[in-house]
Amino acid sequence: MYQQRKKHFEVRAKVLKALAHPSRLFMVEELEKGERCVCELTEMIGADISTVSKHLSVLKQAGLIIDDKRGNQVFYQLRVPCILNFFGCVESVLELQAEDHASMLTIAKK
Amino acid sequence: MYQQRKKHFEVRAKVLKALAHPSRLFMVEELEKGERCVCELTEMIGADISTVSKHLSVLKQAGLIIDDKRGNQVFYQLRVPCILNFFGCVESVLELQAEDHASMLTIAKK
DNA sequence: CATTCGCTTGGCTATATTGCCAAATAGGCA
DNA sequence: TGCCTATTTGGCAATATAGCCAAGCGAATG
Repeated sequence: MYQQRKKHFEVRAKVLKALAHPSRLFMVEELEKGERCVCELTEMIGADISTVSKHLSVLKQAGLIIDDKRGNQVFYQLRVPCILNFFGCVESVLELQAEDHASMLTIAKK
Repeated sequence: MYQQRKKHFEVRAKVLKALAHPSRLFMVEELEKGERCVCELTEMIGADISTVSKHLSVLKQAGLIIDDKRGNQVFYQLRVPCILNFFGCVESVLELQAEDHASMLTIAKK
């Protein structure tokens, strides 16, 4: 049942995994606004440039962004605009979590 | 720029991380059809029941599913129907990847 | 052609994740 | 009560991920 479609889920999980990191989520959101060079993202994130470069490489491997070398700079841009939709859903998960937390507190008070 | 909103991205990354595993993706897809008990999912996945239970716990922690204990069985159900939308986007990423791969082969042939 | 700049890659350590087995827990039933 | 069933939890080893530093590399510039 699952084993036959294992590969199917593995490839999909890889894409989600690439998104499942705070710095990478930030990059994706930033790239929605337009292309950015590695140095700009590094500046914004405040980590070592090698760290940022590796995160970008993860997103690229996953097919989420593409790079464009111009001069001695590399510009990355988002490849899949629908990623924005993800966030709407993630938000609703977080809202439910918040409600839970609130009701937990209410119960605790009783 | 990023540091101030770091927490914001961390909580969102956690939700995505919970989804970023083949077995857990399968479970979510299966739970879209309706509630399932641990034993059913275990049967379908073909892993140790303790492994399945831990995966379910990850999804639960992330606020994606809820459990309902009835008798000596535990039934899980999806909490956030919009998760389906995720997959549509993931599919388009995979389609682009496939196109890339195809064009790589074409270039290689030349 | 030497140097600098922007970026990537290798290497390393610290930490997190995965999945199994074994043990613990909880409900149902004889 | 004692046993069986369904599930969770603890513990462990294997593997993967993250982030830093250092080294490598191509493009631009003097």
